[in-house]
Amino acid sequence: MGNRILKKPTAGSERPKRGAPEETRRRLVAAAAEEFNIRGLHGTTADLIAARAGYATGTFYKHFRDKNEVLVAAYEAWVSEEWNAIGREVLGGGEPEAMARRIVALGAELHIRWGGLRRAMFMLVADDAAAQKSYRALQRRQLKIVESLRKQRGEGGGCSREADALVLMTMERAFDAIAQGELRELNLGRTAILERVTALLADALSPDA
Amino acid sequence: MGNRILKKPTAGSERPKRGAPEETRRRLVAAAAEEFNIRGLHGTTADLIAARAGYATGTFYKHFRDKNEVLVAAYEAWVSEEWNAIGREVLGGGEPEAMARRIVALGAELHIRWGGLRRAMFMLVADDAAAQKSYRALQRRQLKIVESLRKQRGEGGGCSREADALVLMTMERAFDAIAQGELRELNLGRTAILERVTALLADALSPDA
Amino acid sequence: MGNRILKKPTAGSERPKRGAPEETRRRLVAAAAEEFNIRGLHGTTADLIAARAGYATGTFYKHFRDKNEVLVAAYEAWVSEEWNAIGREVLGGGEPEAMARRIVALGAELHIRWGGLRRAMFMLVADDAAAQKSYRALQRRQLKIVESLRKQRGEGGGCSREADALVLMTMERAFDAIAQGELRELNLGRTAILERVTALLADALSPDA
Amino acid sequence: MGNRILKKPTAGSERPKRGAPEETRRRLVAAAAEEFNIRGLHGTTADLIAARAGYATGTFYKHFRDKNEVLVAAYEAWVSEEWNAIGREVLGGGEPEAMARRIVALGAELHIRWGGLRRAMFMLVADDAAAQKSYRALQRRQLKIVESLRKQRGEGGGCSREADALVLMTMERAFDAIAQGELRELNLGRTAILERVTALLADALSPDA
DNA sequence: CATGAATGAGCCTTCATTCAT
DNA sequence: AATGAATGAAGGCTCATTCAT
Repeated sequence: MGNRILKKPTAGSERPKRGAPEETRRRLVAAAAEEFNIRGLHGTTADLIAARAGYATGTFYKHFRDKNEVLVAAYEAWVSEEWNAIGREVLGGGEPEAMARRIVALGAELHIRWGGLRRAMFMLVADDAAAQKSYRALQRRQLKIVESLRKQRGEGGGCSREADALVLMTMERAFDAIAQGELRELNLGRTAILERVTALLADALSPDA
Repeated sequence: MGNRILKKPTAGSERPKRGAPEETRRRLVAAAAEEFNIRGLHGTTADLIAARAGYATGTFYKHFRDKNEVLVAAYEAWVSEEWNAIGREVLGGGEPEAMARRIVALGAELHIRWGGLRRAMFMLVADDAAAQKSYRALQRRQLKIVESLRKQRGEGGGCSREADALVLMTMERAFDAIAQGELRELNLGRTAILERVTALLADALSPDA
Repeated sequence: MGNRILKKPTAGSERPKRGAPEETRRRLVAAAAEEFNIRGLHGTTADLIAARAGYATGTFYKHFRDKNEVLVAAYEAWVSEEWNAIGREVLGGGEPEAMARRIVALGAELHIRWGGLRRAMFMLVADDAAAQKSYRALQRRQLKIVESLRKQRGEGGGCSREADALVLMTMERAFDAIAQGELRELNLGRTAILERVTALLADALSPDA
Repeated sequence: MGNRILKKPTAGSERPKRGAPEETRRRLVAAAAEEFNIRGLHGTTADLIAARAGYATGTFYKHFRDKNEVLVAAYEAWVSEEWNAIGREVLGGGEPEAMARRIVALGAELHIRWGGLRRAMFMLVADDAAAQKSYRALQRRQLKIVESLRKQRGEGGGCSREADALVLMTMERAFDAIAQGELRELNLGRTAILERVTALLADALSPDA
């Protein structure tokens, strides 16, 4: 698809010929995020990413070692964005219950919008050791954040890192189930699921958890 | 035309045997399960599966349209096996708590042993519509079983299908985390996680849930 | 297509288990003629031929060295049939003009009915030396027949073998054009073409040609 | 990943050259014409064509969807060449008889040189709908040219399109018979055949035909 | 004689990556 | 820095034919 030599007219003309490398890289990462999100890990090619960003194939490989590398970069960018958004919610403060509700809504929204990207990342992690390492690092950081959050609020105790982890896993699993259309196909109510997830999170955020 | 190159001695197995298609199919499915479990979705080829089962490539294609088809078959076989095992535990009866403990132990064991197969199936489901359909059907059946189980024991109520689903998802997510080495890499205690999962399940199995 | 192992119920039951070998062979040739005629050289497989005749694959190879061999046999049978039919017309006698008209009608009909078989044979002749030899033998015999026919009626002379050959070639080419749908696609009138072919043949059949 | 095996020195040709797609395509078509002419439809593979042109397999698929597509391109190129050559002869003018003689000589020569290519094209046309369409288009154009030629010279009448078509078919059939060695194997004199073909053509080219 | 499961060489095609321009 | 044509290993799959039963 698309690789036949046919001299595409290269769209309009407002492309960045010889711009700042950082800018080029940013465009490529953004294009990659969209492509992976839409076409999945295997459907996305370096050609496609470069083309969407307005560059030629070779340019892509000037900025990234390979397809995997951009995907990791794009995924990391997405995670950062999500955390920033959630961080803002947390800083907003309020009752655990209300905070949980806002966080769940936000998470669900972001996972739905970027479900394909996450799925692609999962698949890469399953195949590629480097990607797995990056992914685990992100998970570790996430756990740490939640941990510090809990400590701020003062906590009960027990094997709480594991409790946090399980809550996070459940949340993500539920979000993914929505994003991948699993709930619809299994005739499960989205609201009911999200209610329960919210309850779990609220519980975890409560000082006396 | 044909025997120009000596065939490798076919490795293990007893022997191909002419005239027993059902047996051949069974061997191919078993071989596929092992290969996918070890090498993953992309590392496994029809050639490899056939060779492990002691057959030639063509034989594989006499029994399955493609790689995807065997993977689905192998996964379905695995799920059946797991349910049968769990079913035996359930029939064993006993307190919810004890039953949950046995089920979780069994599930963890089977997910660890066949983590690669599950991962391969996940990846296929993400790419292949037919596989997704089969997978959802399995999930639906699983949900039904759990539902009937709950009804047998008499239950409290609420949006319980969703509650069941969430428990199942959490269980599987936790098992996968163990199987994929996620817990180890994140420095999370396996026992602590399984304790919590057991608690969740016991709760779900209790009549007054 | 069709090679998946699924234990076809083998149709009814009135098949010839262990019949006379000659009968089996005849059935296979007839089945081959139909299959090649419908599916062409590449679309036809030994499996298909055997199945249509009501036998298993292996039986086919007990009677023929390979696919090519049946095709040649089937084609030879067809040619014989055509010649016999034409021979009957010739024996019917009459004016060259009338005889030509009957022969052309008959030839057109037979070529239309068996156009696919002829096409398959052509393709085989292009690829297989043995088939080519058989085909040339048939052509030689055909030429001889026409030659003797001409001598019977007393003839003029000139380089007449070549003249005969060219008339035969033109006839067959025209018949094939009809059979393959060439005329229709080129918007050429079938009747007009056949008129001219008839004229050519009548001319060739006239004593003073 | 890629250069693990040293590539064969690419045989003849000058050099692949980056950045000249048109040139590459031309080379591939030329190589395809030679390969198909020598090895026939089934003996020719995309690999072989690419190698003969001095390129890698993948390059072939950048320019053509498949084997069929190049064959059609190569055949069309051949037809164009033939018509141009014949066109020059026609422009040369002269008596119908002399013109016919020159055209037949030229046609025979080109068909002998490219008999294998034509045969390959025939076989493709029998199997591939797209190729058949292209082939018919060429035939239609050819008919139109001959028609206009006849009109220029003023003509008698009758169902002349069909007459033209039959002459063309006979010519081609005769040329093919020479090219495929049919005449030799049937002990038919080439000169005698060509004489008759020339007479046919001269007749068709005469104003009062 | 008949069966039909098994064989496996080889074709077709893709796509991640390189490199001459 | 950017280009985009070229690369070629690696799979997927078919189908003519064999042979154990």
